[in-house]
Amino acid sequence: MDYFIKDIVSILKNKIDLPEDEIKRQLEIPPDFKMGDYAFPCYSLSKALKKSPNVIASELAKTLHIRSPVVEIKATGPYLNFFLDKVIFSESVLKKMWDERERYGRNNIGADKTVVVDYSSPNIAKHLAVHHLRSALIGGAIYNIYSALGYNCVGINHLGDWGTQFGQLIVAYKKWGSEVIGKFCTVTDLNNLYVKFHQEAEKDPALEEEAREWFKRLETGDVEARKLWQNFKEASLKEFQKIYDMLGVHFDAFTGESFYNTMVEDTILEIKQKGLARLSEQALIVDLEPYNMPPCLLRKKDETTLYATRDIAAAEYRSKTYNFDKMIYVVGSEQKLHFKQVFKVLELMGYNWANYCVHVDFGLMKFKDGKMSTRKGKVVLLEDLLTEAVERIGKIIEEKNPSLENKDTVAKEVGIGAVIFADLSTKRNKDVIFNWDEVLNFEGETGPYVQYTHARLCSILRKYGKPVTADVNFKLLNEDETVVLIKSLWQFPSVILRAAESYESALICNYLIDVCGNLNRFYNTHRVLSDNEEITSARILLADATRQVIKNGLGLLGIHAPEQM
RNA sequence: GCGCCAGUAGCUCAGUUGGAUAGAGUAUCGGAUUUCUAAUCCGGUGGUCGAGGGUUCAAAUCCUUCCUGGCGCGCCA
Repeated sequence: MDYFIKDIVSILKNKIDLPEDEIKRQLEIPPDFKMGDYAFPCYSLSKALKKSPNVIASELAKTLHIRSPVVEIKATGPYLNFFLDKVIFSESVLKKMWDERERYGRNNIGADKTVVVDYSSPNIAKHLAVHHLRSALIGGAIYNIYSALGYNCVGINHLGDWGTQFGQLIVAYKKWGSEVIGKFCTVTDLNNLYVKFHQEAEKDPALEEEAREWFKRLETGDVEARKLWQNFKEASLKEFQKIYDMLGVHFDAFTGESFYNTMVEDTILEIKQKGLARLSEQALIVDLEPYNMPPCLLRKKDETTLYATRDIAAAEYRSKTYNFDKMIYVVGSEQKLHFKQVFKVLELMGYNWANYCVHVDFGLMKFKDGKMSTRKGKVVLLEDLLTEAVERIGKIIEEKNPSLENKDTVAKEVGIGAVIFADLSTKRNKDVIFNWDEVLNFEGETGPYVQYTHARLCSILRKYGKPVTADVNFKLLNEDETVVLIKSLWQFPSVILRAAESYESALICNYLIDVCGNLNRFYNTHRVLSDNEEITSARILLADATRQVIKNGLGLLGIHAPEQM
């Protein structure tokens, strides 16, 4: 908890007619640090006291008792501005950071609580493309953020490994896959077969019927169908894992839709027993008319189940298995209605945990001239994007720091970091138009900028060469640029909390940009290393604290923080 | 047609949940390094916050109508 806020509240609490919580809620941070450290707006007192807020503020400024760490209370218009003792402030902030180090920003509010996070969840037998980035990265960041708050997280990749398209793939494989059979089967092979199937099916509609039959065989456990499907899945997972490793995205389980196949019948039975299901146009549905929603389809007229059915079964399974306190689905906003329906059905089934399910939606990624589509081959493959980013960074390193060791590793960390940062820095709910130049821009508000700032700090610490100590003269950390920087470092824990509450990893990105801006301004106006040992050791402590915040922040986003670049 | 989301500088986006003078980056123009990595920093140019109406001490933020774009609306996922 922010103990400076507590100090301000305790000065105000018996002097104005508002409950403590309300005072705390109204306290703000002034737009300019020169105005003060905290501000209390006097508008809300205006009505009761029948005075203008300006008058109230200036009266309060005279009557309130100053008490450490507050050193000044000043009225500026309708605001009552509080100034903290700079020395006490920097000392307590930097000492806390020095004590906590890599734990700074962490919290234990989630101790003994479990959060299930469902993210990435691509369809197998297709390549991962740029539009798959958002779910994986946002989900991965949410996983890291909640872990940092002490939650026990379970990351699930709900693979799209079930459905009629696998019937299609089996048909295509059997008919045209001879050049592939017996050899190493890749996602590219599968993708070609998939395209081929759709081309042929236009000429010969009977193929669709054949595919439906094969999918039914798959659902009923036919050995041949099962074996082919298993091959498709293994080939896909192998390629996916390569990309996940590059992106630093981790999963605890790869339980895809097929995993719940055996549970689906029980789920349907249960929904029926609870009197929620009925037949409509030969399909089994849950009527959601009373909730102003279209019905939720459980079973098609050909008896096969649907996505929603499997999602309901999966939710039940996860509840039983993990007994979660929260379940987060990181899935595109085009599925908003789907999740509203699924959550409603779970609620109607009497599960109170349905209220702890959240759909964390995000906007689509598109090209300037329209949607991305695997079928039309209109995609940018993730692997190509990452390779390109790494190559371009490699060239920049060659040009700016040719003597750097581990060039390849650093190029990977920076190139991939740039892609991750670019994707995460836009707030979730905006649609994103994919643009090579934007993702591969390395100047300004970008990942490399943050990493570069970190590397410079590491460089200073390396040159310093001595152990860092928190036993410094804090009075020397009093310049404007220094104070602004320390204040921004102080915000880190609350930023993580806000990011968790709103499921917005972009807040971490924005915050890091802010910290780096403050650091670079500090860096350009003040020298850290000098003959003055007293000043040097104080600034070294600050440099080290900043380095630590950047590293911790990047870690939450899944981005490496190289020490040189 | 109905529902959800978005609209802020030429472009990409912030805006602390209704508060102080709407901010960054990019682009463009100009400037900063004998000293810690110039992937940096400083300054100039750039705004009817999509439009109208309403709510109040105060609206980019809330309510309403409209415009534009995106997505969704029963046998795909």
